[in-house]
Amino acid sequence: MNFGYACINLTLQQEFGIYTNRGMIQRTFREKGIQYASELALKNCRDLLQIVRWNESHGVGCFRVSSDVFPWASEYRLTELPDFPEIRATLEAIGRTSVRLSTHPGPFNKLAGEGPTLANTLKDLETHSEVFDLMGLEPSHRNKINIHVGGAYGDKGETLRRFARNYEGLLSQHLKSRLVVENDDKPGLFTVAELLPLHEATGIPITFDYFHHRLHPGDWSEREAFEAAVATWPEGITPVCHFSDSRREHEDPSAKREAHSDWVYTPIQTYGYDVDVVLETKRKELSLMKYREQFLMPHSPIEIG
DNA sequence: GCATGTCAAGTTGTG
DNA sequence: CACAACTTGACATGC
Repeated sequence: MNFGYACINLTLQQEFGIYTNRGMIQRTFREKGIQYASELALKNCRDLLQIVRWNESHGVGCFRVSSDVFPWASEYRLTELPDFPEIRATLEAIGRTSVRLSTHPGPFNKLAGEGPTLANTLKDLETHSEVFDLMGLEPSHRNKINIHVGGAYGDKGETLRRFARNYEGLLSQHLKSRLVVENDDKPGLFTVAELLPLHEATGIPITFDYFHHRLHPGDWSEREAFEAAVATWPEGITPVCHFSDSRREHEDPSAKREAHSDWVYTPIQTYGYDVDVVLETKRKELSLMKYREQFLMPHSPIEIG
């Protein structure tokens, strides 16, 4: 079982200014164009390599790559960037590390959407997949591109059928091989149980998100939902789960119910299965290290299976 | 340097 | 009914 965290390494960011989401507002992009986007992207990629190497040397087996490495990527092709040769070399070096990389494209991605929303989604998802291609990663669910269905459009069944149709008809083979879906945290959206028909129709694996399940369990226990999601992953690929505790419950009673906590407060139950767990806690790698010390490292006499 | 107003995209439901 | 929350606050400006 590997642990990971998302996008930012607070230690490297604070001590060395190493981070991967340099960007710009639209006006600046209009003024400075692709040249400046390329500069920022190269810096982001070089810093991503440093973060991934830090993970490797600290026993962190997986990591979520930010979706902001390439600013305004919807407006150009990666190969058009003036610094593309250096960028590609850096991405290749990242891909040669042992860290299991994944991404979580933003909530604007609506594969069951229509018109420009769907077009934007296709471009964004394909770009994520292309970055993994450039890293030299084999197209598989080992390196997942994880999204939500993210909208019910008043009819969950019809929405899933549209999602499946778009998945089958509009995505590249590499993207299809990487795409996974995650259970939602809102009653109007999709539980693990409600995503199963999509899996059955398409083979898309389901990422189990513990926190979302607690917010919107449907009528399934955590164990039922966890085991059902884990069973959707293909042979030979360790399933991935997402974990956070509740900010409202543990840190700030006035926080919104779906806000993530800074730290991990409760042990992560994996029911005896081998899964990788990506922490979505706000204190990033610090919360991972603390969790290890508190719950895993020195004195855990009982292995709960 | 630091404070502050502003910043692409979609959808939902809380406060 | 605005706006926060989702995946990660950070950019741009002016003092």
